[in-house]
Amino acid sequence: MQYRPHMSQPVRAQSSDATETSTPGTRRAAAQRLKMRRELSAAAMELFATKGYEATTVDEIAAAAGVARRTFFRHFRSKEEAIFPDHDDTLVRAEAVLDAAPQHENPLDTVCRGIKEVMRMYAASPAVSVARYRLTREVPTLREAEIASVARYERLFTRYLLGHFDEGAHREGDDDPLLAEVAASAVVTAHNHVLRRWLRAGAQGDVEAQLDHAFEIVRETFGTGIGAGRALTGETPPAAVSREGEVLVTVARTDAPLDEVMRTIERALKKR
Amino acid sequence: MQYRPHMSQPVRAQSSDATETSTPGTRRAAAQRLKMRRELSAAAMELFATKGYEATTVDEIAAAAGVARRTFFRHFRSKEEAIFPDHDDTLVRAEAVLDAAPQHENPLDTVCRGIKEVMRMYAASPAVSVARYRLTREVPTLREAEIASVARYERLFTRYLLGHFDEGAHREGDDDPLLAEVAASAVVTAHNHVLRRWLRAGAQGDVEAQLDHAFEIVRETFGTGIGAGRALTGETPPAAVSREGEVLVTVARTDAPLDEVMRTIERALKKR
DNA sequence: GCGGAGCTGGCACCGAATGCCACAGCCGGC
DNA sequence: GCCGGCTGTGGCATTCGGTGCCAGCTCCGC
Repeated sequence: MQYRPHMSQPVRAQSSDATETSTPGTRRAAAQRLKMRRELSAAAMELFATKGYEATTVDEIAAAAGVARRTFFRHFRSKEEAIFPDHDDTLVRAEAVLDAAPQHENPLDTVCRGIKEVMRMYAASPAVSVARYRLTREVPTLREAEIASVARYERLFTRYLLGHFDEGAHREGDDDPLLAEVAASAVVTAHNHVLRRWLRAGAQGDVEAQLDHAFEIVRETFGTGIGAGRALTGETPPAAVSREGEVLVTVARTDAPLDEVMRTIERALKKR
Repeated sequence: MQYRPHMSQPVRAQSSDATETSTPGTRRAAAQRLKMRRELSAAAMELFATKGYEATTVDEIAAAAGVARRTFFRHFRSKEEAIFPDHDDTLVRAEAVLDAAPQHENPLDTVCRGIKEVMRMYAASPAVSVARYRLTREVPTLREAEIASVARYERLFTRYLLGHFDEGAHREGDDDPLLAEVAASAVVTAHNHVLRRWLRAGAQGDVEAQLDHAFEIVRETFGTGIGAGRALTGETPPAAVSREGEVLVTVARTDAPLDEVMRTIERALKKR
């Protein structure tokens, strides 16, 4: 009642949704729309980079793109959104990844694959990403906007994790929502960390590998961690490994698959 | 150069800083200032609750508080800030907690105590907190503003953790920044989770106890977790406990303080 | 008493964001 | 081929958040 998010916006205002009945006309219209978004976004980035974010008006952006000011706001909810034109799409793609995940996969791994979509989105155009990073570092408004975007992924992952915990056998105080949220935030935070480091370094090097390494650490902490282990792996883990100094202790279930046990030990050893 | 955050604002615009040369005049002025902030904030909350956030103009808030519109913006950087008048102060208080922490304390514990300041800030006026929660749930702008506030705590804690890792003995690949950020986000996320649950329930029950329980879980994951254990505890932990099903394994250093070992075991057992 | 510092009120101004209406292109059906 | 809907566009007008500027007030220390 009291809040109506941009009703003037067409229904499919965000994201070029490919999963619907698309007549030839609609499809072409969507393509046109996407192209316009790209052009506006490019013009905005160009202006922001040269004369700063606040000093650039929407009028100038629209003029640079050859359209009217009013048209700009038909494609972007706000001036900030012109910098992050892909987050909406990426969010639905990440959700698609979650939905399409195989049943047996560890939910934490699924989520990691989900946020990899975000990383790929950034990695797809490194130059733009670096320029955008510089902007978000300096302009608080943009920084907050990006943080808000990230929070959306976190919420998505939290819901997914909570919905994919092992359905039985761990009704102990019901800490699952907490664990789900913490785990989701850990994954997202790890992603952000790797991403920012990569962007600071000028988008050099293999991000995906670095991301995988970070995930490995998160998985070591949460997947085989002591407190959260049972709930987060979705089942009682077949083996737990503890390594301190020169002592390594392994406890395994008698019915555990052998390779799983080996993998667990291997992970503990790999970190020297 | 390109961004100047409200230069018209007096230097000590935010937070009633008690740690400076305060002449009697200055102190009284600060008290006046604080009172004005409270009144404006109260008027704003009242109006927001009755007629909604967007529907309420700054003019109305100012009029309700009996001052001019211009005065409002001398006390708050923006309309949103009227809802979160205490975050700035709380942030400096949290930082003070970190700075005053005893040397031997586990940095993760310190950070937990730090964010407890935030929880106390909310718990100090439950009714207002609940009303504010309802607002932030419905108005995206406010939601993002709160997320941004939370991010500030996270950054503070990340810096602290990174600066208080054990200085030697773990230069293995330099994952410390990642671990610090993930740990900080875990603590903050746990806090937020408990806080929101408490607010949803109408601010009933002992929040601090619930928060401690959540911290316990985080500590179990990170403090005695396998991957992050060494770095995050700030030293090689004296004891590691692993418990799965009916099997409990403890590995302890020979020179570990006995009570510390007992506490570690106790924690592992307490969770049934 | 006087000058300065700090807070206030009022004004003007900029710019983001939204609503409304008219117009042009494109589609389909007749 | 013509016409009625649909969609995107441009150009208004309007609201409102936020800032700069100036004048007036009060309280303080000299």
